[in-house]
Amino acid sequence: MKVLDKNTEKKILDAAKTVFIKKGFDGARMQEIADEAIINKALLHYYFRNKDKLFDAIFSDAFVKFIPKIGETMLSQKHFFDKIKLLVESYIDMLTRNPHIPIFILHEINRNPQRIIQILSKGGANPEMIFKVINTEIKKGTIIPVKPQHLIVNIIALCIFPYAGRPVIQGFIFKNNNKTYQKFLKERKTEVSNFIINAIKKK
Amino acid sequence: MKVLDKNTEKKILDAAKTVFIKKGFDGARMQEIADEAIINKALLHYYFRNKDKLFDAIFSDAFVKFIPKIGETMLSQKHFFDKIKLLVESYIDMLTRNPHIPIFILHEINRNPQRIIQILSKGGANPEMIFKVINTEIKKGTIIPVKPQHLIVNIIALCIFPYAGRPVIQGFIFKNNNKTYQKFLKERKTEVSNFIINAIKKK
DNA sequence: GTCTATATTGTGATAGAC
DNA sequence: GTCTATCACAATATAGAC
Repeated sequence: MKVLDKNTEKKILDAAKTVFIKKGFDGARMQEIADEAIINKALLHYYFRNKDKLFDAIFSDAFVKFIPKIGETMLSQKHFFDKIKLLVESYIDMLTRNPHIPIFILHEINRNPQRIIQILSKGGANPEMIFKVINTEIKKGTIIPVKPQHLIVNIIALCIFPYAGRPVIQGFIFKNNNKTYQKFLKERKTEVSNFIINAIKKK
Repeated sequence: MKVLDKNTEKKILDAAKTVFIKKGFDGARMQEIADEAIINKALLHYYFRNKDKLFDAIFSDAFVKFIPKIGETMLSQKHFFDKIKLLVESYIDMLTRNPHIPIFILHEINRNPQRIIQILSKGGANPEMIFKVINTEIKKGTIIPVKPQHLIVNIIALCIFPYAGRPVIQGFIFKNNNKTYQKFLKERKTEVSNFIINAIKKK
């Protein structure tokens, strides 16, 4: 083996990530993954017994990225609006690096919601503390009364949708002009932050 | 044929809709569609020559629902904030009736973005007029300066995401409690309308 | 560990009787 | 129009040589 080569397992994982995220579990072909990794099918099965096991390796990794680290940011000691800005920025940064993750995760979870149950049972995020933070800000008078659940969903929705709905947005709103769509994406961080803060700040 | 029976074509279309929307094109099986329609595979191919043609019939129908009739509402003579409310309400009503459409459409378009091109070429919606309406409201001073493209995307995002991301939201935020998730959905119309209007109205 | 060849099953599609 | 039987090929998975 050449020294500069990635080891085979890594090559397989990279190839599988590309193909699974593009085609989904049902649309992906073991042959295509093998081709992408420049090996043959048999070797895939040598490293990962079957398609399911290979998929699981990809899915878990993608899922972690999909869930924003909302807790860390929200529990810090900054001003609430700065927390919002930071959360939006770091999440959009991740999405820019992994633009196809949202639709992949959403589709695969829809196909098999059981996965969520498994992940939750391993002890996932606890939103209660975040609800508390938001309710405290309401009492302090920083923001108007809003239901914490809705605020959180709104934040995630505004960050994710431009990526999950890319072809539709690019097609209908930007007439398939990729340049203006990319410009739109770059503006998103500040647009989303401002939109959220305007929506909840006390006048 | 019994008088009360739906005709076969309708039965097939209903069955195909159920299966395709749940599993996607790649995950759907002609056998499963036949079972759902309580007929056999051969009859499927008699009515629709192949899987692609059957899928296209389902997809076009779903896609029309997926794109909100944003034009009609926005060009009416109501107050701008009433237009927003109306748009949000009618779109969320549609999503409540067809909760699985968003993830289906988003995934299938991602799998084959070419579909968008085809639909656009048949002359789709024209967002220019909506941009104008929004810019007029900015000049009138009803709302603060916002980029129309972002406002439109924000509106759609806030409506769609609770449906596209249902398993994740229900799992993480509502601990898989279906009752509280349903309550959350019922609150959405007013929450989303208020959120948007707060975000853009001039103080 | 990596390959070629092959087994095995799944799946879309058709032929032909009724 | 509807059915049973079957074809043809695609796709996952394994056997076994090197």
